[in-house]
Amino acid sequence: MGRREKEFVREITSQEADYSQWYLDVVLKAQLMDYSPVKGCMVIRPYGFALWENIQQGLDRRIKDTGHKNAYFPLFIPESLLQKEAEHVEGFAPEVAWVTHGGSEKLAERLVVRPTSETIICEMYSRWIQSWRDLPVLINQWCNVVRWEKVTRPFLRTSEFLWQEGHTAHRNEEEAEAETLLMLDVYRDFAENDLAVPVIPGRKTENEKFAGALRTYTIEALMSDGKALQAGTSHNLGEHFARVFDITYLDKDGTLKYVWQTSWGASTRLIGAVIMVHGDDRGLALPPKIAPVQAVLVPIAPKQARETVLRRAQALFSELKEAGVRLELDDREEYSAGWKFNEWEMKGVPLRIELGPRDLESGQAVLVRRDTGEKVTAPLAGLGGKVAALLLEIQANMLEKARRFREENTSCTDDYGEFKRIIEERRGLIVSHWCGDSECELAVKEETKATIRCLPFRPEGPPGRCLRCGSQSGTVAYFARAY
RNA sequence: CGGGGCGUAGCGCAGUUUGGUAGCGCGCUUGGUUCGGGACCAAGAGGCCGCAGGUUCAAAUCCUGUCGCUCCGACCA
Repeated sequence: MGRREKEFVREITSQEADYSQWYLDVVLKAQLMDYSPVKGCMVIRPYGFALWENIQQGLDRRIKDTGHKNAYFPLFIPESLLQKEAEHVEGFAPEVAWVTHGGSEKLAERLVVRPTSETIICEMYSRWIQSWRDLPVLINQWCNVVRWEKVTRPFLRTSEFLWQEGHTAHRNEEEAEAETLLMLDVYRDFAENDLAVPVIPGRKTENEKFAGALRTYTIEALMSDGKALQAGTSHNLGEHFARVFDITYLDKDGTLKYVWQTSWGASTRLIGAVIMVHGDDRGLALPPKIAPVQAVLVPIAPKQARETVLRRAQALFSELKEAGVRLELDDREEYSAGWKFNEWEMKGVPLRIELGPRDLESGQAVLVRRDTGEKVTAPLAGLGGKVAALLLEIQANMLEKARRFREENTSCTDDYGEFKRIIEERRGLIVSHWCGDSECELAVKEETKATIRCLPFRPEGPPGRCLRCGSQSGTVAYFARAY
């Protein structure tokens, strides 16, 4: 980037200089969030929340299309409920917030502020489920959860965050497993098609799985600094919770059986993924499908032509709005055109439409893409179609670009020395053979800070030797340093 | 939870070493000129120097404590 270009983005630290600071500059200056008086908690500002609402819409539609219904369960969970599943408590106890008083009265039983809702939902399912005819139960809820984190980062890890959590109950393992994988694929589809974030679906190791789950599946994304981010998880809970919460049903054959359950969730962390996959030194870059503002119309209005240009801009604005584009008209007089260009780029708006006196003379508008910086002119007649087409192209290009980046930053090796070198110098994802032993996994983590992000469903290539211990292995794992 | 860095105007910082009337740039307000990649002139407003104690005639400055943000490690969506 030349010096001239740097001047435009003087408000944002460059990724190269300090990636973490870049991220913080972007979330603050694009006004996605602000810090709050409560440690670890953030305020999601209107622009950030609009982004979240678009994410919600895309996910909610898919969740409903796969037969689930939304419901709402309480924020507070009695301590005794949380205690029931041993692994689950152990996993979450260190980071729960407790309610000990109601007004000035001490509570007979402490309440936890939900860190996740398995327990309270199981409590209800045990009442609701009696017969095989009651199954499957397919419920989702959108809510906030609280996990008392020691180290927080906006969107990536906050003490309170927003998410959806699906909780289902099924007759048997087969159905539960199918549901678990179906929802993982819903997340994959959403991440790729709406967020333009390519992901690697796979299974978590025993060490990395959800507290209380039988199996955990994940979609993993690669950020532009070479670190991986878990972008959504889907758990097959087996009969673990059913046994302790006594969720049983009378099956067709007349015997009483435990249900098989699943749970799956995706959170405001997805916003962090979008920022770190697509953002650059100019700031945010949002894929059109979730961008709160898909295109901004900037009139260039010198004094002599102001009236004419503004009138025409207004008309174009209404026309494009009607065509279904999420559009903003920036006719603020106190800012110069150039200032606006930079601000909207920082906010990640996918497309800018410039309309000035010269354009009016030639009956066209100037369109500038956020993803490539490419500038094209298009006739005013039928501009709606052109804009819609460009937005689709931008969406596709952003996914393609992210995919290319991920491919260029995925290495394959079974050589531990090389593995260490890659992790230190280049980072990214590393596909290596793994013997399946937890000891090797933990040793690699200890020695390189890289963890197994997931075990892919379709391991490619021939068998090899475990990265760490060298024993024969047909299993490959994706390793990376992670957020 | 351990180690480092930072808290002074909305934002970015100087001032702290050596205690003595709180400063700069950007932004903000008003008026005017401007508008095709962060325009310009003029006049203004804005501070319990993170918070609480202490030392002192006097504290942004020295001491103690505390809170917050941040980076690096151990735990997590």
